[in-house]
Amino acid sequence: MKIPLQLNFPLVLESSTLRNCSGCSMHQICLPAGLNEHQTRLLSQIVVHKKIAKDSYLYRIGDPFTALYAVRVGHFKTYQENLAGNRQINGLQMSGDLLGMDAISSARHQCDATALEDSEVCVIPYAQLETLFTEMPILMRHFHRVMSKEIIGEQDVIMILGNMYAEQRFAAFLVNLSTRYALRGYSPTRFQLRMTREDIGNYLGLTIESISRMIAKLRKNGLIEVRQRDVELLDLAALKKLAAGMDISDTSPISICVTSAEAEANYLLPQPVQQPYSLIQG
Amino acid sequence: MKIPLQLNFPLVLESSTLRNCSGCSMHQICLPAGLNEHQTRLLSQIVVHKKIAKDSYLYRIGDPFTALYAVRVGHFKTYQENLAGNRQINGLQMSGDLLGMDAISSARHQCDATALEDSEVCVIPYAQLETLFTEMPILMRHFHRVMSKEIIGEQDVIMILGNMYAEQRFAAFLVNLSTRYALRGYSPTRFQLRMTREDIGNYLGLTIESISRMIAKLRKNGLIEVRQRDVELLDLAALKKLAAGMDISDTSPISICVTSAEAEANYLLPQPVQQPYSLIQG
DNA sequence: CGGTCGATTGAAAGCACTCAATCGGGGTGG
DNA sequence: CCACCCCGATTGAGTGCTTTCAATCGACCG
Repeated sequence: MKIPLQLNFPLVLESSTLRNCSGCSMHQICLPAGLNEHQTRLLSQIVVHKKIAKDSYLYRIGDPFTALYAVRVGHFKTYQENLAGNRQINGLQMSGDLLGMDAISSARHQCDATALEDSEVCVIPYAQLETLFTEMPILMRHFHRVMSKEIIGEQDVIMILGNMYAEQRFAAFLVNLSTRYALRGYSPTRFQLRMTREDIGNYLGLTIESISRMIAKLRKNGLIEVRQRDVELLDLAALKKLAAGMDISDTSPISICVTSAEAEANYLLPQPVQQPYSLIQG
Repeated sequence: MKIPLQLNFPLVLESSTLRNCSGCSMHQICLPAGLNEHQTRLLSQIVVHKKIAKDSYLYRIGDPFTALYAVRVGHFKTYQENLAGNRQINGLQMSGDLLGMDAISSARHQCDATALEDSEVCVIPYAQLETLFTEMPILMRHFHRVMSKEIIGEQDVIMILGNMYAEQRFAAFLVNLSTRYALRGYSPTRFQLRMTREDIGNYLGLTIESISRMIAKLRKNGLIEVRQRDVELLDLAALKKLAAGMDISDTSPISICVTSAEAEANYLLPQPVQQPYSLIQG
């Protein structure tokens, strides 16, 4: 049953320090979270790095599933395609995120995954990872949490697509990015959109034109500032209100600051659990 | 680390035969799939049954997470609520389906789960289940497949909500039910809708009126017959075409039968992988 | 300095929603 | 046993949000 922990891939791809998870800035967010130094090293030993150029595939629908991928550097999008040829982006992954978990059940990838920019991933051979699970229950438990978070993230997308207007969807998208970047130590109010308007629209079940209009609307209302891909969130509290399904459009511009502050306070009260990856809360 | 396999709950709730997974008609679909007799018994020992009356909660948002639940009898829906009070149904579970996996990451339930009819579940204490994982890698691997399927199922919902018209959404819903019932040995063309029109509409990001109209439309086109909750799929191939994102409305009624047959043949060709739980394929 | 691709903006159309009235089955009480 | 009520479902008319179509703008690049 147990597969010996040996490396069956070139060892010279990267220096050993680079392949050490404990030296990775994302190790608190990624798979090694909670592992001690020894355990982290065991995990590191089955991992190999791989560069993915912008717009190229990490994997494609139907590819045999051999490994999970953790984003080290860059961003990815995952999307599926139906028989009519329509694409639907169902995920946006950034550093520390895990890709490919939907392929476990069928042993084939269910999505296409492409790099939004020049990126780098950790290749985690799945058979070896499962072997590690039996030896490291801590790792196994954390993996279950990661998969659970993936489920929650998709439930949030479902909430957005099933229940919200264009403005709310886009606000939820921005708040989600904000929260995830904050978790990674980046600015929660200033970041680059890695997706094109078209991708964002596809992701949110809208058209590129609608995204443009929502950007114009939020900017006009003083909630955001956008220059090309560069975004600044000027009123995160108001955006969170929108993302929570509340309509602030009928609030006069002057009182937005006040209500936003109140909202921020109230916002934290009835909330059951804050999910780091949540699109609709956080 | 390891928790001794002892029962710390009343043993008299049900007869021991009832708690034996191997005697359950869903054991091929549910968690014990792939386990031998001995392993199945080990799993059975940590499971206890629980009845859930119609319209009552299996769990609520914020409840501490202690166990997963496998549906033995009946149907459930899961839904979340945003701060504005809007609900979004994000799952429909039937016998053999597992509930509660989204709660693993935060140790609190992320959804409300209510019974659509008088139902019965297997309570699977999660801490004990994880202990079993370390002793039974087969069980662990299957659990990962189950979680992976959950992810795929939600990706399919995302595809539906993000990309499809009302008619296609409803067709996809019917095809999904058809496939899942077939997998359980029930008729793929004749079944009861356990959800109200309102629930179906909420699940599909539509209103109750739209569902009514789509039922009328599909019925008029001869694809389905509906009486109250009783549904019969008269042209499953055409429904699958619709669910795959293709529009068959401009096809003349007479030629539908022909094109449907052709579609059925073509349908199976380019398809990457058929997922049993898939809403959009299968 | 064009060329290209992404983004913006406007006008018109379409699909689903909202509002409202009606229908109909199932349960209850007289 | 029937009348009534209640709630889910159906159907129609009008509205509205988003899409579609089209033109223009603008940044990046060779």
